[in-house]
Amino acid sequence: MTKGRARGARRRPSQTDIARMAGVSQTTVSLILSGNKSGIALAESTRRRVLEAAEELGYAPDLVATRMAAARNDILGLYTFTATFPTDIGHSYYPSLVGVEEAAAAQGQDVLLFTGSVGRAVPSRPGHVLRRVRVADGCLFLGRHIPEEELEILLDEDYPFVHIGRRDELGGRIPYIGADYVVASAQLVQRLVALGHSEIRYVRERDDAPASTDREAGVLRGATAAGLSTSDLVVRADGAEITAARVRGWIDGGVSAVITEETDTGAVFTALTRALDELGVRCPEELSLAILGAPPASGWRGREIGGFTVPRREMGSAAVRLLVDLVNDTGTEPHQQLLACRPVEGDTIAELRG
Amino acid sequence: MTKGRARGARRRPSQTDIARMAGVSQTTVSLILSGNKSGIALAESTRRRVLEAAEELGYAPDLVATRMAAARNDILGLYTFTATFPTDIGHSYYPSLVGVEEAAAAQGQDVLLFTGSVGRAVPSRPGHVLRRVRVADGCLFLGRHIPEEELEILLDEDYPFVHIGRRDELGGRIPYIGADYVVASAQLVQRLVALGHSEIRYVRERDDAPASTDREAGVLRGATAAGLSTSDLVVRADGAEITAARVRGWIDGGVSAVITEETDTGAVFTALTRALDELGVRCPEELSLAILGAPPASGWRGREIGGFTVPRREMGSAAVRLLVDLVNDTGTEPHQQLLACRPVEGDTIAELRG
DNA sequence: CTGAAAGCGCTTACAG
DNA sequence: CTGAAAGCGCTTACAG
Repeated sequence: MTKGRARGARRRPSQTDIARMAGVSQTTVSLILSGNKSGIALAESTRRRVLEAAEELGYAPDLVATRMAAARNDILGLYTFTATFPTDIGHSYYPSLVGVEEAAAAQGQDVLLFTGSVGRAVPSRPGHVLRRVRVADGCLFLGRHIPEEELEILLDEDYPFVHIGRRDELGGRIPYIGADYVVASAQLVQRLVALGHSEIRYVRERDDAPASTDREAGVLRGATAAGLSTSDLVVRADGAEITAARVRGWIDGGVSAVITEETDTGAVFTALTRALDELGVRCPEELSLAILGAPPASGWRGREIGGFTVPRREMGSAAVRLLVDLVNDTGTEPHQQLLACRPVEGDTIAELRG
Repeated sequence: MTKGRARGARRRPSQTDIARMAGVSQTTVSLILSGNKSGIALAESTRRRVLEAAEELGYAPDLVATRMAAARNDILGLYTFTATFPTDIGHSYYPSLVGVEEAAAAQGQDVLLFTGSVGRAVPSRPGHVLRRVRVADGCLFLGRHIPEEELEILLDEDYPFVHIGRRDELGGRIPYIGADYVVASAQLVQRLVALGHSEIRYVRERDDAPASTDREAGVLRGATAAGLSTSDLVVRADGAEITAARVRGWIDGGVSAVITEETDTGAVFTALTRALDELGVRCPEELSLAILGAPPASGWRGREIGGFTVPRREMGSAAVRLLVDLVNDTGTEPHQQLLACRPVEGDTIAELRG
C-alpha cells in the first residue's frame, strides 16, 4: 500500500483531485494539463473547467510520477574518475563542469553529480558505476582512466554516455569529445624549433592515458617534421625521478627547452619546476619551459607558462549536446570529436641566443 | 500502455527480471535488494540467488520508481536563484558547491544540480521550483532572493530543504546555514576605529537581501559601540551612482575609510574601485578600503582587500549535514545556524595618520 | 520464509 | 469528445 509520507504533511493535489472537482476523468485532466500533444479534440468548456479547478487547488504536477510514466527524467549524470576530490579551484574538473552546466541549462537538462565516486581513481566495488549512473537518462564520464568492463556493459545496453576526453578503449566504440592534443603538441614543438631550439626534452608521466599518448605523438610528429632527432626527446618519469641533478645534466648537455604535460596530479610539472628553483635556473633566459595543457593552479614564479590551453569548457558543452543527441537518438554529429586547443604565448619561452 | 524506450535500446533489467531469473517473486527481490530493513527472515540461499541474478543482469534500481514508491534516493538537490550563470570561477557559487560536494560524498549522497533554474533571478513560471525539486530527497537553495510562495508550499508540505545563507522570510521558518555578518561587520568597523578612522562610509547595494541587511546592522552596531555618529555612515547606491566626483567629495570631506560589500554582481565594489582608479587615489595611504565578503575574482590592483571572508565551503557542508538530518528526521541540531566569518587583514587598510 | 496485490501519480493506447 | 484500464518500477502491509 501507500507508504505514507515520512512526516505529517498535507497531501498535494493530484490530477485525480482535479478530475473530481471538475467532474471529468483523470485521463481527461492529464490530456488537458499536458498540453494535449496528441491533438485530440477537447471541448473548450471542459478545458476551462479543468484549468480552473487546477488553479483553484494550486495544482503542480508531480515530476517523479511524470518522469516515471514518460520514462525520461531530463537528468544527465556526470561521473568523474578522478584521483582526488576536485576541490582545487584550478582542477580541470571545474571548467568542464561549467561547460556541462551551461549546455545542460540550454537543453533543459539537470545535472546529477555522482559525488560518491570521488576519492578513488576507479570505483572500488564492481558494478558501482552501473548501479548509480543509470538513474540518469544518460551520463558523462571524465577521468584519466576508466573502468573498461563497466563501460562495456553500458555500451552493450545502448545506455547513452559520452566521455569528456578522447578514449580509444573498447575497440574505439566510446563516444567522446576530446582535445586535439596531437596537433597542438606538434605545433608547440615547431614553435620552439622556429625559435632556434633543437635540444629539447619532453618530460611526461610514466602512466599511460590517451591524453599522454596523444601529446607524445604530437611532440614526436612536430620534432620529425622539423627534422629533429627524436632519440632522446621523450623522457618518461614520475615526480621523484626528476631531480635537480638530472635537469642540470640536460642543461649542461645543451638542452635549451623542456616541455612537460598537465596531469590531474600535476606531479611532473611540480617536480620539474622545483628542480629549476633548486638550481636557480632563469627562465626563459637559460631554459625555455612549456606545458602541454594547464599548469597547476598554484602556478610557478607568477609566470604564465607557454604552451596551449585545453578547451575544457567547450568540451563539456559539446559533450552535453552530443549526449542529448544520443539520448534522443536524433544526432547527426559524429560520436567522436576532437576540439582544437588554443596556443598560449606565455613568458617562459624565448628565442635561443648564442 | 507502455511508451517504449525512445531508442531500440535493450531494456534495463528490473526487479521483475531478477525475480524471473532467480525463480522468486518480485516482492522478495525488492526485500533483499533494499537491504531488508523490515528485518524479515530470508533464506540465505534465496538471498544469494537474487544477488547473483542482480549482479548478472547488471541491475540498477530505477531512481524515479524508487522515489515514487516512497523510499528515498540519496539524492540531494541544489537549486540556485542566481542572476547570472555561476561561470565566474570567483563566483560565490563555487566554494559553496565544493562544500556541498564534500559533505554529500561523505554522507553517501549524490548532488542534483538544477541547472535549468539558472539565468533568471527568480523562476519565471510559478511552480517551477516545485516542479523540479521534488525528485530529490531534499534540496538546498542558494541565492540573494527567493520565491517565497514556492518555498512556502514546500514548507507546508514538509519537503525538507535548507537555504545556504540566512533567510528571515516566511515567518522565520526557513531552515538555513548562514554567515554571521552582523558580528563580522561590527568587528571590522571597530578595527577601523581602532586604527584611528572616524569618518567612514559604508557603501551598500540598494537592493535588499538578508546578507545586506545583516551587514548594515553590523556596521551600525560597530559604529555605535565605538561612539561614532551613524548619520552619514550608510550609503545606499547602485553602481552608476558611485561616481568619481562623489568619492572625491567624501575624501575632501574628511572620509578616511570606505567599506563596501560583496554581492553576486560585484557592482558596488567595481564602481567604487573604478572611481578610485579614476581619481588616482592611493590606497591605503589616502583612503582605507574594506569589503564585507570577498571581492570579485578579478581583484583590484593585485591587492588583498581587507575585511573578512565568508565560510562558504563550510556553509555548504553544514547545509548538507542539516539537510540529511531533516530528510531522516533525525536531527538534533538547530535548523538555523550562523557560522563565523574569518577576518582578513589585507593590505588596503592602514592606520590613519594625522 | 515467500508471494499476491495495492498503490504512488502520471501517460498513453484503446474503446466507446 | 471522454473514460476505463494498463503500465512505468518500485515499496509495503497483508496473507499465506
